[in-house]
Amino acid sequence: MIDELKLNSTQEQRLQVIEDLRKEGIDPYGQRYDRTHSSEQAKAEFEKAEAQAAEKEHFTTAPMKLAGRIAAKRDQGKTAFVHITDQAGKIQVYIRKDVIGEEAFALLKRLYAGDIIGVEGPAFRTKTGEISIRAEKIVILSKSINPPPEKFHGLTDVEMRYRQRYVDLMSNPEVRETFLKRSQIMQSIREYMGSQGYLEVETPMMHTVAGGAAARPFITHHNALDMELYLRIAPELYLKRLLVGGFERVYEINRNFRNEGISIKHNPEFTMMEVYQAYGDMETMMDLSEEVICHAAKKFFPDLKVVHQEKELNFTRPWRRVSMLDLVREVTGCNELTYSCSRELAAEQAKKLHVPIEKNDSAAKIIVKIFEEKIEATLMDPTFVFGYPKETSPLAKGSKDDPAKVDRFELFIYGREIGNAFSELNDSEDQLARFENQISQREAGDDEAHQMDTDYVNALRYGMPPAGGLGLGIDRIVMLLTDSASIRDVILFPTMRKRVAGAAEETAGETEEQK
RNA sequence: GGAGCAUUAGCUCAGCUGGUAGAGCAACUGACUCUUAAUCAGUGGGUCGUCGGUUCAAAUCCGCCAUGCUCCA
Repeated sequence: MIDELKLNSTQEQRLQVIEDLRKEGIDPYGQRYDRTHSSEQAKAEFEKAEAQAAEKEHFTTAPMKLAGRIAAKRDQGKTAFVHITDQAGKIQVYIRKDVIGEEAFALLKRLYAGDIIGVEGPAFRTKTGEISIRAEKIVILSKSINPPPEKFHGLTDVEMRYRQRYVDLMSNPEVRETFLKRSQIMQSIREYMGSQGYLEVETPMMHTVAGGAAARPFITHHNALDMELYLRIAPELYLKRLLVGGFERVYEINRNFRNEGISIKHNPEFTMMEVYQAYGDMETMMDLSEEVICHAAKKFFPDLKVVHQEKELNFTRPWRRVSMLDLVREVTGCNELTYSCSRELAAEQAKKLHVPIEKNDSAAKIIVKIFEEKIEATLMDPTFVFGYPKETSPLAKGSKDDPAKVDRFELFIYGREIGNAFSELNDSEDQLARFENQISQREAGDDEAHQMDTDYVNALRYGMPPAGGLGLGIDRIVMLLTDSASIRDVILFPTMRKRVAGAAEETAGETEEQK
């Protein structure tokens, strides 16, 4: 057998029981089981019926059918208490030999924590007041070979929690809760977007040109067409093609892939919502950001005071809107700073604040670095920072008041970038020039500079309405609303290094191949 | 890319200045008809992440590597 799947003695014992059951004609893996109640429904129904009952003492309901995984077993001789968990929660099952019969009671001996069973019987209250099911019938729905994690602490080893999320989910209810909330957040975002007339669309995940953002892509190969394809780093350029086509409000919620480092706030594949609205602009997108995020946040924090990592964040609208130049001027105390000021002036301010810069950084880049280094982490309550330098935003429309600036904002919450938006550049020839400028930056060694997308320029030549566009980091929003410290806690199966089973020899064989 | 920390039974963890391994839960055997981290008595379970070094002797000291977490770039 494959080494990794070799059974230890506990597993061998459990497997032996499974074989014994089969010999006795008992199916250890069960069949369809038509439940009448979840654990939650059973408790709710009992409470309701009990409240209406004339005689509350020893009150029992009609029999119910429930199913779930055995979380704990307390065997007491001729009776036993078993807790079973289902998706909704858990419920206690009370098993008496004189109720269930000798044979079924004997079967109980061979049921372990981790096994999945079906239970039939009326609900009642135990002496201690816990609503329980008095079992009249028990069926095995699935035996388990692997014992579940320790019942009190659950699974805490973070590596195992991420690699074997199924174990994490079965033993840690708060993890189930987080992903349940994630689903509710997604639903509430879609609900809001739909209510405002935005059309949900799906654009390609495999791109011939990886555009729409500054990031390194994953490269793959299509055999039949014999060509390189890139997993998308952003859907932006496709969504704007749809505006050219005549759709006026579109959005997409899906995965982006960026071939970059992994951290507490970065996973190589992450979920982003992008929205485009014809005839709108940057400010339209500020309003939309507030509305859609608050719509989701209200479900968990009705007063919009979001508690995250022991800090209270005030989501009450309107959110602060402040220009990047104002913020940087304030922190440096230098009012002469502009994106087109002398490089020396900007460099001097950076040096004063101990912000490291590169030799060929422009004044604009230095100002952004001062912002990132000194201000970003301090923006706790939701804050829109607007007015970005043109040179780092090749898809955004220029500002009317300053040719070096574009109408772009980023949204920060808890010191983290949550969203990015701009008034979309719809002048095809300006776009062409911006792409050409990006190409020279790429040639100068910036491998995150945008690639040329000639078809996109062609699309713009047909005319695209002025528009506002927005990208929101869904995982990061989920982190905020579920009080999760790491992005890995809100992604069911985060990206992990390939686990090498018999480490030594396998890696020796592999390293050559990989080079 | 750099730094710090971690890796011991299925799970949660002890293990001091080096003397070849412990607990609780889980499992197994038995007792127990309202328990809930049930209780009580007993049993089995380990290549101490890998490879190497120092040493009479390494879970423990040193080094490489692997994996993970955190911080920094």
